[in-house]
Amino acid sequence: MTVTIYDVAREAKVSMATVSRVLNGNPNVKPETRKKVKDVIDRLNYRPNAVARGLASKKTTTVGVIIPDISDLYYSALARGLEDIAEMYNYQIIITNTDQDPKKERNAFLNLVSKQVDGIIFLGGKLNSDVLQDIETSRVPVVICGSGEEDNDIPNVNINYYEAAKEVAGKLIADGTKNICFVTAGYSRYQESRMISGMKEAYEEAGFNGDDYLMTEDAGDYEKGKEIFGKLLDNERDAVIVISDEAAIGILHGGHEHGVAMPQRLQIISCSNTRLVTMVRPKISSVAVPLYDLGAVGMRLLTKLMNEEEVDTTSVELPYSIDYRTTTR
Amino acid sequence: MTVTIYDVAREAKVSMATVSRVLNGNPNVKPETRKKVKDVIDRLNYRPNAVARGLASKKTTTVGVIIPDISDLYYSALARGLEDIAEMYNYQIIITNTDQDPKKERNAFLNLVSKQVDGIIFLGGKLNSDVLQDIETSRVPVVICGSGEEDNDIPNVNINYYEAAKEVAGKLIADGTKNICFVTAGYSRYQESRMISGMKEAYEEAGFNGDDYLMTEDAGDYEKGKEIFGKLLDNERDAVIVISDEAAIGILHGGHEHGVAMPQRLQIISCSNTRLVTMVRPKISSVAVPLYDLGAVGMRLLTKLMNEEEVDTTSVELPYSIDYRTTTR
DNA sequence: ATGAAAGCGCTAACAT
DNA sequence: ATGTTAGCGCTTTCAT
Repeated sequence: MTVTIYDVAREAKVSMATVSRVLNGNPNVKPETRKKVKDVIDRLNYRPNAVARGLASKKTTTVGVIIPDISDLYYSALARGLEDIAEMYNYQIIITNTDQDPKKERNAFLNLVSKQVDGIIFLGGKLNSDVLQDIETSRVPVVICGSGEEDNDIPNVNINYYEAAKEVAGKLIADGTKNICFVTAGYSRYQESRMISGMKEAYEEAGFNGDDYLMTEDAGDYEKGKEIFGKLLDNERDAVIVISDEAAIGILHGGHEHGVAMPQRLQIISCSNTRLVTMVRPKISSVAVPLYDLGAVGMRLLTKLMNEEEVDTTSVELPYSIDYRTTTR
Repeated sequence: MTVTIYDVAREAKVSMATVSRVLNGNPNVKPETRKKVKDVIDRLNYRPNAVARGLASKKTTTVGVIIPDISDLYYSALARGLEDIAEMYNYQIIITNTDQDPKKERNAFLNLVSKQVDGIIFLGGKLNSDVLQDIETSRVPVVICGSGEEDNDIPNVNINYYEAAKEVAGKLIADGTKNICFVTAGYSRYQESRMISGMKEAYEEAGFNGDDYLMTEDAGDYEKGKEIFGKLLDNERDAVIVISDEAAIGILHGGHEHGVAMPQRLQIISCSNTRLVTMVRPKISSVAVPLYDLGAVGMRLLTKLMNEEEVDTTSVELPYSIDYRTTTR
């Protein structure tokens, strides 16, 4: 019924090995033989069974992607970058959503390993010790993208969130706005704590103690952003640095509803840089994180790891810039 | 090195067949034997090789998803719904982006088939005859989600875009605004032509000839939406029905820049219903397409198809509603 | 309830 | 340059 390599071999009057060779571009095949085999392949409309191939070769040309939520613009931008590069190198990707749930994360990892993926990419996520342990024992190449995790020895690609936060806060402080609220989203605790350190450093350099001024709130989506607006007012904040773009928009609209002038009374800078920030009015100032590139570079790194090529750094840091738009003075 | 079913069998002093049985929940295993085997599995930390399993059983518990662009909010919402259900039924999903390119689409399909996926879901896309042919010959269950394709006999799930367009246009016309522009996005020509039919029917029912009033423009993203705003003005449009939410926002902002009052001078209704429509001001009226459900129901349908269960309809139509917000009068 | 053995469709030595 | 053959790690008859 389904045509196999054996059928092709028989029809072409060669051995399976030869068919396999032309399939895999092995140069040790006489051109005429190659042509003969190719003709039969076309005639029979033969398509190699990738599963059998995977079992025999121990390579599946598929990589797993573990992602908090594909419908989040931040992650889907990363995913797109990553898939484009994967396609370029002839890898397919299996995507699993975890909603940051450690159980789901571990499950996803184990599933992928049992599917014999050649490599795994983590986007965001917290990587609890269970998974860390699994990574260790499974010996699958893993890279972490855009989560700010750089404390362990797993290859990763990020921007320098510490510096970004420091720069943003520094600019704000220099302009005299010291009552900053950092609005976290729970994407990555590690990244967020790095950013807090950066901000405190900015205070320090300006001669202030960050603890006297900086406060923290949590809001990961639009509704939550609107919700916390009151608190920002109550605490006399005059600037927010917010991880989630959607939360930033929520805050923006919360401000509209309260009749608060922005950026005069409250400045907003977001940190995810999805295309949302330029699709609202006023346009939101943001840290220009190269989302697509983060994914693309991560996948490129993974291809090298899977090929056992030498890599100079397993911790790559992409440049970022800061786009001051209309929610900052 | 890697522990196989054979190792488990040896350690548990049973045959591979028995181990396989406990692995697959076959009831024909004495409880004590089952326990013994399970203990060894835990002790050795054995994980079945899904590739070998796939080769032997001809089932891979993975389904392919062919999608125009995962970073498009519309598709990623569908994808999320679909993946949630897939996870529920223990399927993994391989995602491929095609940018609506027929070549890429065909390639993706062929790749998935060679990976022996148990089923394939198409989101959007045009399904040219090549692919249609491949679907025919490969005999893989396929379902199409949210693309409005219902002209062929491939199982699909959609809303009734014809009715939705008719309803929206009808309301507009009844209110006296007849100069409508339908802004397409090229997502699905078929869906768009169905919608045009619906709109014309609405004119008809109101006693007008749609051809005298209806015009069409194309804009699939924010920038394009802003760009075409001039044309809308030049053609004295007083309402737009637009496929892409981002284009709708572009038009909205184009209006702001031209100082055009909305909805007084121009009404906007979008048709994708991503969460963007409520994240801009004014909020955009839209056809409330149940994106997540479209994906979820599609995947559920596919699981039935893969199980060779009886399905009553292979063409399911989900209900929709229309949310009149602030860009309509 | 359990075991033996024949594949699943391919790759990769090893021979020639 | 080509063929032979032994797996890859599992499922699945078929016996018992």
